[in-house]
Order: sequence, then C-alpha cells, then structure tokens
Amino acid sequence: MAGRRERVRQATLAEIRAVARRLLIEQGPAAVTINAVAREMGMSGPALYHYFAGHEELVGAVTADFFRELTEVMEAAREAHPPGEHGRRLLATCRAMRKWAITHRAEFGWVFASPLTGERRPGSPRELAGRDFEAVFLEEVAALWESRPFPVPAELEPSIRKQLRAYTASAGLGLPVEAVHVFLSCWIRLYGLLCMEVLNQLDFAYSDLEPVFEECLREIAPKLGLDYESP
Amino acid sequence: MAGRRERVRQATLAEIRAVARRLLIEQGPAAVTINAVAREMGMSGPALYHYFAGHEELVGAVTADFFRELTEVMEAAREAHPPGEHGRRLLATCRAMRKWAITHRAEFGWVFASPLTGERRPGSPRELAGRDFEAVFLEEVAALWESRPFPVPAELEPSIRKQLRAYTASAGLGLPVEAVHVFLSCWIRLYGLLCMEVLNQLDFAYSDLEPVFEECLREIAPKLGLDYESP
DNA sequence: ATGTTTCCTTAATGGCTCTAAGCAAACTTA
DNA sequence: TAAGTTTGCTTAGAGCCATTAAGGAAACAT
Repeated sequence: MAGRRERVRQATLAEIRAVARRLLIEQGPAAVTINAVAREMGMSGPALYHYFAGHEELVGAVTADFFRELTEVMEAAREAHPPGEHGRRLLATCRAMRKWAITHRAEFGWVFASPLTGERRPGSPRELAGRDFEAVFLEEVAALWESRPFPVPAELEPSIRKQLRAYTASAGLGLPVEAVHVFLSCWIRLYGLLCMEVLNQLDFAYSDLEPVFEECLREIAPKLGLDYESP
Repeated sequence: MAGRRERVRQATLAEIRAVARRLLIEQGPAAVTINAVAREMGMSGPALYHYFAGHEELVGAVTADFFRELTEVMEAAREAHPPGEHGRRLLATCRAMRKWAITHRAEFGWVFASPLTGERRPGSPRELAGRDFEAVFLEEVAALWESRPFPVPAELEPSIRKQLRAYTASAGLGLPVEAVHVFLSCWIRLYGLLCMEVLNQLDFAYSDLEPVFEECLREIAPKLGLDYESP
C-alpha cells in the first residue's frame, strides 16, 4: 500500500524536521531557515518547498512535533502509576513536563516564543497537537473528579463562569464549570512558572528552580484534594 | 552646554526609537528592522549605524524604553496613594502593570519574547531598566516589611535559601531571606499570569483575564498581610 | 513505449544585516 | 578667517534570507 515513493517522501519529511530541530538546538531559533535546513541536507533551498509551503509551515510542523513528544513523555510518566492513583499520576505528569522542558529548553521555549502568528489557527497540526497536550492533564483531572470530587468554591465570578462555560462544553468532559476553574488555576500557576523559567525571567534571583517547582506542586495538590509526595 | 549638534543627535535617536516602536505596534516584531526604520525616516539603511551599533542594540534600546515607560506608569499609580498605605499602593502598582501590559500588548510581549540573547548582559540599558522596574515592587514590599512585617514560613528549603541569599544581598534592602521568598512567590504568580496572557497561552479558555487577575491579587494580598480591595 | 507525476535543479527578485569608501556640512582651533 | 577634524550621511557591495519561475531528469502508470 505505502509505495516506495511515499516511503521515501516520509523519510525526507522526517529528516527535514530532524535537521530543523538540530539547528534550533545548536544555533538557536534564528538558525532554523529553509535555506539552512536544505544546505544541511545537501539540497538546494527551493527543493524544500515540495515538502512545506513555506517557512511558517515548517516551523508549525516542528512545533507540533515538540508538542507530540512532550505529550508522549508525560503520558508515559503518568502510566507508570496505576489508573486509580490520580494523585501520583498527576504529580508524575507535572514532573515529566518540567523535566522535558528543562532538558529541552530550546524546544520548549520555541513553543510559546515561536515567531508564529498564523500557524496557531484552528486545524493546523500545531493547534491539534496543542489540544492533545492539554488533554493529558484535563483527562486525568476529569477521572479524578469522577472518582473523588475535589472541593470547589460555591460561587464563581460571573464573567469567569460565562467564559468557562464555552470552554467546558467544548472540552466535552463531565466536569462542572467550578471544577474546570480550579483546574485552570492550578494549570496557570504550574505552566506560568515553567514559562518564566524557560524564558529566563527568573534568572535574576534563581539559578535552579526545581525546589520552587516542587513548592508549587505542594501548594497545588491540596486544591485538587490530593496529597503531595516528594519525588 | 548641550550644543546644537548634540540636541539634533538626541532628537534623531528619539525618532529612531519612536519609529521602531510604531513599526512593532503596526506590523509586529519582524517588521522592526534597521532598513525599515531608516526608510520610514527617509534615510538610507547604513545611516542608522551612526546611532546604534547594530540591530541587537536598537532592539535593546527600545526594550529599555518600554521598561522605563512601564516603570513610570507603575510609580505614578503607586504615588496616587499615601506612603503609609502599602496595601493600596501595591494593588495600584499591580493593576497599573496589567493595564499597561494589555493596552501595550506588542510592547509587553516584546519584552520577554524579544529575539535577544546578548542584550540581557549586565550593564546593558535593557538590564538596568529591568532592575528599576523590579525595584518598584521590591522597594514597596521592603517598606511594608519595615512598618508591618508579614508572616513568613519558619523554615526554607535549603537550596532556595542558598540561592536567595545572593539575591537578597545584591538587592541591598533590609529584607530577610524568608520575606524575599514570600515576595518572589507572589511575583511569580502575578508576572507569570501576565506573561501567559500576553503570549496568548490562555486563549483556549479565556478571552478576558481581568477577573482572573483580580482573583490572583485576592489570593496574593493575604500572603503579604494585606487586605484585598476591589478596584 | 508513452505520458504524467514527482523531485530536484538553477536563475532571479527583493528583502535583510553589516562593512567600506567617500562626500559635504558643521564644528574646532589656530 | 582659514585649516583641520569630526559628524552625518550617501552609495556600493558581500552574503544571508524567502519565495517564485522555468526546466530537466527520473520514477511511475498505462
């Protein structure tokens, strides 16, 4: 079924993305250019336009790769614990996320500081991979809520409720708006911390943020009714 | 003293930065190029090298401008309240920061997502302006601690204590390490939230983060022993 | 064996950064 | 005031980039 031609094409596509990634790691975001990737592969620049419509699309594809890899790492860490142990599964997922982020700084930084604007549109590979990534946490929290609902605030600021209603519906899980709100509060703290770390916004005070991250986990865990456990 | 020549030079410098900023706002970060700025001013590209050593330095100067402007806005908001009312002063400062950030999205985003690497080195205009910005909060928190110390955790994770000792000393304020830690925890939550908002990392769930920001303030205030007040 | 598709090439346009060489006006100084 | 220096610009050009266009050769389908 997959003819030889198609196989070769897929191999070339994979090599392009691999080279792009290598350039990002070795020489920074600015070095990921169509020409540089082609040169590195022994091809002429315009040849790459048979594989990607342009620079933006290449960047989007590479970003999607990063999301997928990160998602896989997180899922693997989560599945190292039995399905019922939501606390351990969530903690493992969080730690796997940070570990990947700091061992792949260039890639993780690229994800939000990428010079993209258009590639985030609905339907793009990047957008789809982003949703999967997000789902790793969301699904586990939904399962946790199913088996052992965590405490939620009685009332919600009206504007927040209104905004979250749309998101809650689109997520399609059985979570009430209030639970989504608690989850997002935790998410913002965790992801925000990582974001600042990778963008070097905390260098002025910290050189190693691992204990700060753990402290964040310790504060977040009880909000989801979970016990914090040291790594 | 300031000869005519020097005056003209300063005016040109100011115009360059103003044009760079306009290009950033109107056409995004990628449009801020030496050539484009020069063209916009009716000059030839290389002329700008008499004012800035290169693209990096121009970007750094513009970034420093943003920091300075943001710092001024925050200080003005703070000074709208009497010196003794630390709570109101800090809340006003925080709100002024977010207001500036969302009314100047391009500029605020530029500050951390800027393609700079070298311009962050010690002594650069950007680095100095960044310190002043940081000081707006830090000084007020120091004054608060002076007049009404907030509760701090009895013990600190050893690695965190060690790291913060250096920063606390360099900051040169009379704050103990524990208080600096509490301050930084608050800072990370606030700045991290803003960072994610401006980098569009929360669009998937929220369209208006103002109530989320206020909720963050409500949670942070008691950590500094302050009363939260609605805006 | 023929026609089509696919993959790649080179050429070319126009943008970018940055260096080099040179001209002219403006200041400085004797 | 005249000579020399500094300053502010110019154009030319090298070398990078993205992207389009035109064409050749190999692989595939019929």
